[in-house]
Amino acid sequence: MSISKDDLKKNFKKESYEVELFKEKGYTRKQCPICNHNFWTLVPDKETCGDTRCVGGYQFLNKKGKNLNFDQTITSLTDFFVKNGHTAIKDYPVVSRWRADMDFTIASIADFQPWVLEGVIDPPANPLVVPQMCIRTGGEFSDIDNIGKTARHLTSFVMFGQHAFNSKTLTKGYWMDKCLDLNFRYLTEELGLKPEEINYVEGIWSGGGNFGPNLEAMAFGTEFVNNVFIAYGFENGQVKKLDMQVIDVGWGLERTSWVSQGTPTIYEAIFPKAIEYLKKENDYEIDLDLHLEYSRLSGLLAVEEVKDLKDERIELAKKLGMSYDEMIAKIGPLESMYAIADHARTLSMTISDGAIPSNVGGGHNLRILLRRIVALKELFKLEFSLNNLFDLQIDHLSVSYPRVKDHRDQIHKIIDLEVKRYEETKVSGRKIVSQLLQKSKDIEFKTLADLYQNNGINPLMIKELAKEKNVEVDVPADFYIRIEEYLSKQTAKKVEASEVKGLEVDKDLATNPLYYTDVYQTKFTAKVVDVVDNYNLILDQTLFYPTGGGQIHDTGKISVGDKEYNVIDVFKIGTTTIHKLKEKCDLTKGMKVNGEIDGKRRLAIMRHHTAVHVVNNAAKEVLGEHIWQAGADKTPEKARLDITHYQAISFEELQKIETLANQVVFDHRSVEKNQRDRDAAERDYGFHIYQGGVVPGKVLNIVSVKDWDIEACGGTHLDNTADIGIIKLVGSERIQDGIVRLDILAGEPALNYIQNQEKILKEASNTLSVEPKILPKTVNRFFNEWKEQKKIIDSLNKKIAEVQYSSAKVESKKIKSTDVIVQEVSGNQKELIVRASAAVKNFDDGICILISSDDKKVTIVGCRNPQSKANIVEIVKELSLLVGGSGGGKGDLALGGGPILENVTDVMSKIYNIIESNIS
RNA sequence: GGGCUGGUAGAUCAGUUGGAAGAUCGCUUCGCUUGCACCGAAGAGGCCUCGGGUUCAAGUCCCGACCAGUCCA
Repeated sequence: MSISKDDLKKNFKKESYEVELFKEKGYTRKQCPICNHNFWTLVPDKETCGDTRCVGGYQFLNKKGKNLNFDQTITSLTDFFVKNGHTAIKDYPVVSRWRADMDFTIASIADFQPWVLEGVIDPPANPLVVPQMCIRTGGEFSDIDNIGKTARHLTSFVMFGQHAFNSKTLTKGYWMDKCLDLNFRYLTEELGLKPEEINYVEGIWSGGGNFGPNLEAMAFGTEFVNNVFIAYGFENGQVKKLDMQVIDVGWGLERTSWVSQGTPTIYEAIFPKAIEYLKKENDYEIDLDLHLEYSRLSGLLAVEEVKDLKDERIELAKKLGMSYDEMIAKIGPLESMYAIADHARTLSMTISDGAIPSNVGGGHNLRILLRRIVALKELFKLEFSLNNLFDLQIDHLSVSYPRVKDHRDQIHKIIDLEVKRYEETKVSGRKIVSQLLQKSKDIEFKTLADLYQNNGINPLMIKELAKEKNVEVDVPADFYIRIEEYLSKQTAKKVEASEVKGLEVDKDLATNPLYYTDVYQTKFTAKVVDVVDNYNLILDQTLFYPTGGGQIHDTGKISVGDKEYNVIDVFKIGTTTIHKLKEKCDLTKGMKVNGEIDGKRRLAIMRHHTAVHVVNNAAKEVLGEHIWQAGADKTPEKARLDITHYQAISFEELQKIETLANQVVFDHRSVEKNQRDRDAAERDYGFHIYQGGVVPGKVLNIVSVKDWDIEACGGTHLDNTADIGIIKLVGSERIQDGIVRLDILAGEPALNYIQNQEKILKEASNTLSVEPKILPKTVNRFFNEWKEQKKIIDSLNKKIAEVQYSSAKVESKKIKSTDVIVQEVSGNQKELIVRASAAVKNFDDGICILISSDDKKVTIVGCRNPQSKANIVEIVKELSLLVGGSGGGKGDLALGGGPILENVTDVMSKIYNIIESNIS
């Protein structure tokens, strides 16, 4: 269901926007003649709404205001809102692990989706502010290609979120009147804008099925901040007021800082040191007036509407009084520096929050950013050191986001590796292209598309490489558009809908979990709350752990008197635990039942689960701070742990992790399980507690392995690492670029595995009659001997064939003018070929047919002299048909055979006739 | 998450309708030459990634696994 903004607009009238502030200060409501939006202003004769294109470009350039740099802007906003009753909370990571539907945090409100907005959990504070770093590497606007060209777009930016939540239970929030009052006061009191300079433009915001009015604050030809009021949704096609109404104000922090400084572009305002560095290394200078005029005009580019800005930029060049090529020559390097600095900043931020450039998911966007840095550097022949550049951006970010500098080494390491990979791709690309050009000078679209999609060689690279070879390759201007069309044809297969357990369950039947109090307990009593379809039992409390958090459910028995039911599956719907029974039951509400879980199975599961926590941190110790859990699976038989890592894990690394993990087992460390308030837990332990993704709920189960690992985890865990017994890492594989899977065994399965390995070793060494210790050496020797002997056999066969079949030793028969040798021999096809070809060398016009059979099939080989007039292929084919097979060949050699062994005598009796009829 | 491409000698890669595994560089030996990509001759070096299947016959065709690369959302 999609409803246009025009339709939504009908829900809002003047009164919907007229906040107290407007009445109090005497604002007038007008309509902008250019964009047709309604707006509110204190200056009754103001013509336009004040948006960039309605007033002809930015008007703050080269005008210093409050002059706040990036970090000062964060402090200024934070202080103001804290002073006015808001709580400042810590920002969330830019890698949005708590949301399956996105890779990166794209807005401050994303921090509270879905659970806070759905009312499942309370917000950490209300009202609150958060300096949320966000990542946008593409999408509806700001194509990566345009970064640096528009003076204002960034791939990472701080959305300073100002949020208030209003519902039945959340009563400390506020609504439009107070929001606009705060907004006005910040702009005037703190940023020093004059009231007359500010316009408020009416609008409709919609997203995720919800919508509401919004008021954008405009001044100096730019939007400052959008005040969004999420108030409505749809129910059965009808507009409905939401239970939870939210104020979603995202201050464009960089924009605010930029306007306060009046620098030519946003980039100089936010990371001046990086830009300075790049300019200095390249002795780049630009006339200030030209720079300012260029930036003003860049603000007018229709980035939101047009994908390819080239046409507009040609116009822009005209207005600057130069040709497009001149403009690129003059400003191109600078635009690239902006983009390069921006990309380095985004990479630093994302990598320090645990993202890794790769070929899938959000990682792919990061890879593209890095490759653009390298490509732009080469295109404009820029001089600078990547290391220095990244260090500058890490320093810049670390003032307000100190965690970034803690990952400095990891960032450098990952960037180095990525650059290396890119270089390799280019080297192989170069090779492929030059080979291609040798074959043909014409490269068609299909080839270009294939090279791009399969080898990562873009058309520009091809053009350049071809030029080196003095070949002109025609790259269609709409290449990328055509690629998109090409791709859209290969429509994705439908994803199988996950199996939904379609049970009708009353949501209020919350089951009390007993499995946290004493994880070793196996017996309990409970009351039947409900039975669904005779097989699905709901109790008031239970020891049965339901499948969740990557941990498989318990099994066991439920009994009443002498009746017993096997529990074969346990799962949760909402807060209700369902026990699926193997047998049909006649239990009724209110009955008392006895439950017993399979303790051995539970113990095995817990060993694996606690082992996963232990291994997770061991991996981090061995491989680095960038390690995050990317998934896990725990059963009684084994566990799997997926971790984020940029390359395959070596055997040595695996062993190191294993050793370290077992050290923790031997250390006899306690495993503590507590419940903590979410806010307190996040504050004390940081976001690293969310290894398995963020879990819903105001209260978290915190599992901590003493001095080792702390995670929010709803699973069942041992009380002490010693109870794991032993941890065996039995393998690792790169399940996708950037993610490595560790296969883990703990306790009994680990022992079984080790014993089995020993058995395999024993069997192998018994065969060779050696001790397992020297097995590698012996196997190596045997392998080498086998290779040598194979070679000797080959050469001996050749010699034997030459000796046996040379000169007069072979019996031949003359048919027409041809000497014919026919023999029934033993040997495989290859041996027969060698012999037959040796045999015919005795004649000028001769053929040789050899027939051999083993216990499965008959092999027939025929050979002739080049001069021979015998149709050797036809002969062999006919003979092969007699034994139920077929044959063929080319020129002087024919091969064939068949599976019917008994027919060999038949073949031998007819062979000379067949030969004769095939000699012309 | 959805695709696509590739895996053959130490390295880089050819390998036709399925029919005796190749080239170049490097390596070894000999010759020539006192040298930084010289020339000539000879030679060594292959579980054609692995496991199934089809076939008389598979590097080649089909299925699966593993490894690597790459594009899109």
